[in-house]
Amino acid sequence: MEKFYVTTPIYYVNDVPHIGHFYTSLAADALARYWRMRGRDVFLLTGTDENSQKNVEAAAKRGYDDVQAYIDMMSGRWFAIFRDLGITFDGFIRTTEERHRIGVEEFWRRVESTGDIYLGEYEGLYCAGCEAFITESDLTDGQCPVHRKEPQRIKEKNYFFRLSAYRERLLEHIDAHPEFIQPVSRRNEVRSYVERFMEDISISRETMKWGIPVPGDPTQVIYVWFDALINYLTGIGFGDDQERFGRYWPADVQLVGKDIIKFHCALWPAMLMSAGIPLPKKVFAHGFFTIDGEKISKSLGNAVDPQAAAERYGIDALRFFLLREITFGEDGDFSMDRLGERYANDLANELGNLSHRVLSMTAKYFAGKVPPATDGSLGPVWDRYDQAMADLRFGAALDAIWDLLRDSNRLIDAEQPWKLAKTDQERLAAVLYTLLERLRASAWMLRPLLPETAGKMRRQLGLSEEEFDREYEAARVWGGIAENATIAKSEPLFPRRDD
RNA sequence: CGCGGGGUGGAGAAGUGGCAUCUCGCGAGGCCCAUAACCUCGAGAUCCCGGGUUCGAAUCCCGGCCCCGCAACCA
Repeated sequence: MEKFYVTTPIYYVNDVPHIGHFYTSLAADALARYWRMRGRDVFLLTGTDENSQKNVEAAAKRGYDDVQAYIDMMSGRWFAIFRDLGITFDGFIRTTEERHRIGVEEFWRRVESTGDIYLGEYEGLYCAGCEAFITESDLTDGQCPVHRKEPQRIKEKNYFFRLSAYRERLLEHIDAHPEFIQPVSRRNEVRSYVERFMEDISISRETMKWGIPVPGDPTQVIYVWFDALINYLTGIGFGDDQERFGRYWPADVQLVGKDIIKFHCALWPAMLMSAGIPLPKKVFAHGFFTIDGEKISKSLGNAVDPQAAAERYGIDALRFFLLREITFGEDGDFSMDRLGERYANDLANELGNLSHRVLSMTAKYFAGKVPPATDGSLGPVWDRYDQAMADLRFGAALDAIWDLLRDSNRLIDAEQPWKLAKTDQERLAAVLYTLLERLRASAWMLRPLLPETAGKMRRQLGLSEEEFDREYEAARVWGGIAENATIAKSEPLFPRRDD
């Protein structure tokens, strides 16, 4: 069985998830569900990044003496929240776990053995905000241009990774594999960084105590990014379950936010090259969105809690909005008002009402039984949908489905089944069969995107649970809805709301 | 010369060389199966500005103006 391995970034647990975190995981979930539906052996990995100074600070701020206890509590919350929001992760990695430490140590030794780690007495400018050393030439008015803060001059013993040694190989890889970094605008950004700015990077800290000790030198801990990136390997068994690791690596898609693209498209592949491990096939960077036109900010108090948003309109409505309204890969805007509009128009009116009217007519004109099968085909719709999903163009995938739904509403208007009921039973049967079969296809295509809705549609169409166990290729074939099957009494999929 | 994203009808967006598209809103009509839903038609856009390339530019190139994100938390 072909596999599909997809990852989300691992998240800092210095606070609870907001809607931006959910967005990343949602995209990963939609992909994972899609490829599961297509019969792949899917592994979706997510988790928490725990060896960070930020977590230590957060623990202190919340009055925890025991950092690990704080992290355990918070990681548990992240796990539960994502689970409750319907993110179907197959693995959840925590970087304070033993299995992660073992894998990181193994990885370190491999890189060390290739001569890419060297010890330097380093005196440099350290920006606490970046959690990284920056160079004199990076400064603007003596400050870190990103954090507008004067960096500290730190002199310490550090281990370095020979990142610059991989410049040419990285550029070659980026050029030879246009699909490696997506979208294209990000590829250009990374390419320019690799070519012009990338330098060796310090991968250990002498001053910090929280983290994984450097193998062979317990006076140092491994730099949080070097440790964190390796989660993508340890989460599937690197270091403790080689069989599983071999099964899933390399990753098919690694989803990241646009802010961490350089770590994932320069440092990470170079680390893998050094360790002699194949590179992920694709790193896809999504954009950021604002809330009602303003940046997400805790001090502005506009950080949206995904659970609250899901409770108001349902998880599927939230999924629909994020996947449809915001072009994946680009920046966008989130607004509860617009979510409400999408709920009323696209979900309640176009999808919900279509389903309801078709089922009602089936009940009325055929006593709730699926009429005799008729010919038809939806090949082009499926093709369009599949292409969009393969390209991570979730909005385009939804568009393909919605074009079918709108066309079905038009078909009803054109055929006027309520008149055919009096004049032409045969044609009435053909029209309704066509509509029911289109709804079945829509339910299938919605499975990865709006899983709850897809399940409701399946049940209303009188299809058993086994329907969704069928092979994808078979399900795509016209005529999957059985003649004479009994459809369920129609309940609105998205009840009209008056708020 | 810090890095990046963007400027398309009233609102929100898609479109990256070939008749300017979609949703909402607005106007008119149709339908009566349906969740006051659905369907049709219409009004409404100098595609930020100025140059250039091209048979042809919203799209490619050059210059400019403006907005936004990263700089305390923050995908």
